[in-house]
Amino acid sequence: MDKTYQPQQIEASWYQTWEDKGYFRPSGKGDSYCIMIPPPNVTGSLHMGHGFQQSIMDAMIRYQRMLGKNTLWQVGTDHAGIATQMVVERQLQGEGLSKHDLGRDKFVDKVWEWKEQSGNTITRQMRRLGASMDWTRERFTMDEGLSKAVAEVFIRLYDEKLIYRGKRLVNWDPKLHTAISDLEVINEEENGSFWYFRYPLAEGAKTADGKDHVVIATTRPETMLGDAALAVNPDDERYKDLIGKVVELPLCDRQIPIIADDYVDPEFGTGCVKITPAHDYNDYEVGKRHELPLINILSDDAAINDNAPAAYQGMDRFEARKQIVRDMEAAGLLEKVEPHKLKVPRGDRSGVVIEPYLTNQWYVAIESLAKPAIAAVENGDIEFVPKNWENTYFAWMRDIQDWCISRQLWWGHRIPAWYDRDGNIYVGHDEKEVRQKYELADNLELIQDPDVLDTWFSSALWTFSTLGWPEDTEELKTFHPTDVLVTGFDIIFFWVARMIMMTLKFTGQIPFRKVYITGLIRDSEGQKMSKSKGNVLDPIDLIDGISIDALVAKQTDSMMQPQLAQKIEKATRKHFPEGIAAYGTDALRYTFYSLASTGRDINFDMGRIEGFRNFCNKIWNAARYVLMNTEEQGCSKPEQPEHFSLADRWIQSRFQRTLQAVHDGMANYRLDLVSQAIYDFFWNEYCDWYLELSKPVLWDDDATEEQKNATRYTLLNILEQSLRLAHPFLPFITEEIWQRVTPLLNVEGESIMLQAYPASDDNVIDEAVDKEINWVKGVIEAVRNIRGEMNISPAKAIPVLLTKGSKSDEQNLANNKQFLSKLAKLESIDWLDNPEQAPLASTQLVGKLEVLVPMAGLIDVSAEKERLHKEVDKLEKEIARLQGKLGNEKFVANAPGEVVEKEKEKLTSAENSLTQLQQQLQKIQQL
RNA sequence: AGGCGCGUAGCUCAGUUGGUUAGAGCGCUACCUUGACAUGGUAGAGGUCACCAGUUCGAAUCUGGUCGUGCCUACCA
Repeated sequence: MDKTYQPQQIEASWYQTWEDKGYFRPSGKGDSYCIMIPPPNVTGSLHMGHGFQQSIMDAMIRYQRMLGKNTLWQVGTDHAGIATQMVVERQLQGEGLSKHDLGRDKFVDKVWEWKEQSGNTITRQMRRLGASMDWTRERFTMDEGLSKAVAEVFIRLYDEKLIYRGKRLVNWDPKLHTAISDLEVINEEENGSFWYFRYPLAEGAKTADGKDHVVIATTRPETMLGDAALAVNPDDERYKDLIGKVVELPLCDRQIPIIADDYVDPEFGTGCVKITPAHDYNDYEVGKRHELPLINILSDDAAINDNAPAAYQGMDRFEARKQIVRDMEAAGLLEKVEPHKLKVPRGDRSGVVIEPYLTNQWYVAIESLAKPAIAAVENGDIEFVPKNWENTYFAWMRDIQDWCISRQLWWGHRIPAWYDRDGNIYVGHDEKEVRQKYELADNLELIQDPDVLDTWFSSALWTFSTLGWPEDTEELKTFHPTDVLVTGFDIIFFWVARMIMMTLKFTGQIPFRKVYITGLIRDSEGQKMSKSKGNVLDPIDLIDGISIDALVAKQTDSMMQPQLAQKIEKATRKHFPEGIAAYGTDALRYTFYSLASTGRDINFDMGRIEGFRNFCNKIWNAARYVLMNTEEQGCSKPEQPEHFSLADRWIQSRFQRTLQAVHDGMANYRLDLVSQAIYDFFWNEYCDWYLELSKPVLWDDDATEEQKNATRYTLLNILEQSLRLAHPFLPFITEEIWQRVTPLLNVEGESIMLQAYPASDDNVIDEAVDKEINWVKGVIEAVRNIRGEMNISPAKAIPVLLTKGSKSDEQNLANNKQFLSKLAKLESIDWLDNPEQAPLASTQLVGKLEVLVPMAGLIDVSAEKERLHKEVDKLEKEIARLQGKLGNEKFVANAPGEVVEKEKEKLTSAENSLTQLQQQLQKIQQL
């Protein structure tokens, strides 16, 4: 074995082996356990969030697989309608073409080509993580089977009147030329202006204070071209008399009425509002109440259309805005302009300002679907972890709006609806079926709706469509409902809620029993990772490493704003002066687990991954030690329990405790605690103590062959069990070592991933053994402390005396002389019956027992005094605290007996210690 | 505006139903290449648990408030 762990030498080949041999497929035996992967974008690439969540899912799947479950981790990708179409359009643009030049069919062919070509990137990266998903069942939302499910669902909902077509305001993306849902709109505060316009009163009307105009304020002047009314609050004294009067709409040669509506806040602006029903959600509602006309003044590009005065037609909306402000000013109708902060809605993909726009769209009537979905969480059929995410879910679900599912794209599931010349709607799987279903004449001309469905519509069916629905398949029976969904809180609305609704509706089952909501990975300063900030970490770079130059090139590559490149380069070079080292997959995964606590933000710190790389190296070297000491002699299972040393029994006991902690952590989705438990056990107990305690046995000429065999067996046995314990989290290194270890134990098996998880055995837990080892550790640490504080060379073997202890201390000494001598590097260790005979010595206490290192020639008196003073100070503080507590009658009266008893014991022992150390101090001071 | 979360060592984070001397990793100090490992070992230093008040015999933990910070939802034209 190499002296250090080299992950890159083993990872790829092990993964290949596992996949080739079909280990990721369901075993077909045992209870089922199923996780559905949140399908990533087929043309995307792996980011830290994917890495984090998939590492978690893999740990759960591997754990359950080893527990004997029939596990399915369903893998797949989605078609990401807008994102993917945009990429291909941009490519075409590079060739000077638009999608219209190609036409719909050819364009869609192009997208498929792109998908074939780039679709492997992310799945290849997922394999690098060691993710044990069943690739033979990989699905894609645009697959034939899934597409069939999508159509089926659409048709059934339509036939039940739960899908309808309606003309209303939607969020229109003028760049992408499609409607997008509320969730795809990002509202961010930006600096804008408040323009105050005068609208002249018609027919000589006057305001209460004698003016011949009213003033309105707007942030979007161009919308005035579509104004249908002015509105005031009915109780607003200033405007009461104007209600029902008419104003001249400037620049438009139209008159519009003044209406009264409670919607208007008299306190805000001028208390008088222009109403533009076709371009504002609130105005739309006001317009409906007052039967105002809908005047749409924008085109699909958000340019001014023919409904507006000729002067503005064809102008872009922002150009028109400027022109209108100039024209109003020229007409003397601009009262003032104020700077104003407002929330600007932008498309999350395109980044352009979204317009409320009047179009025909398809909607899902959501209320009847939402009710059972709310109930399923209320009654506990589905549980969120951590629980408080349920509130977020409820808040949204109880105020849910109908879902706009049509998108004006070419890439996606085509809406299965046809129209005749009169605009009648026919819904069915295909034209032929539609004609039959609606008994239409063969010669009736039908045109299919050009739109496609929102990608989330197909993702909402993910848990059952991937298992073969609408067919009644074996897989559905076996794996549905699934066990747990692992995802981020950012898509509770987008995906989780919609999945619950659709799955309940069409299968009558919940999609999953638990929703484990993970935190979001941010950079070490808590910033969201984003291309524009140049702080994105690529999980693959953490695995393979990357030079600083390559990293800088990557961060500044194809930036939207090239002027940021310099800044990013500087920051990148500062954070990663040497680039990123190759830490390997296991280290990366372990880092993710250690961060998987209940918080919602996770700051990814490079120090952590380095620590876990070192942990892997520690495991590697521990294995080297074990193999070096067992390979030649081999071992067999000891026939007599007595052959085991105290240390052997102790590490077996500690292993069981660790196993319990791991099971508890897995049950509670606390992978951070699991990873901590394994780390502590392996490093701080197995390596730091057990391996060291094995040396005195293996290298002791007086030890019997049976004893040595028992220790060799325990070394191997605990190592082998630890590998299985850690395998779900560190799949590669555990497999590699396991393969080398098992021959020595005569364990059969092709792969660690198909082995049983270590078995619980409460009989192995032995508190007496634990106590005795703690005593051994205590004495060793006492000596080491003196050594460290007194600057005694670690190379120097020293004599030690034990005194003032109990019978059991004496017994412990007799039992453990070998351990003590070796681990504390002692020249001798002896029991002193009469403390009076003790030589001048540096003293440490283990309980009442005094550990003495004779000072002769070793120890500086003043250093020892200082050390004792430090100890005495500490004890005095402790005693004062305990006396205060126990002196408080109320404490003694109210606290539970055990607690009081415990405090009393602490006090007694501290007092004893203090006395002993003070005596010692006196003795030294007399010199 | 409403809702949710966070504030514990220099940094990244744990801390179970209130009861330990408040923990881990990284970083820091000193010593050490001893026959698994310097990606290591040994011994240390380092915290008024944001702040204030309350409940309690007892608060990092429970309650109220303040400050700081992050996110989500809804919005004012």
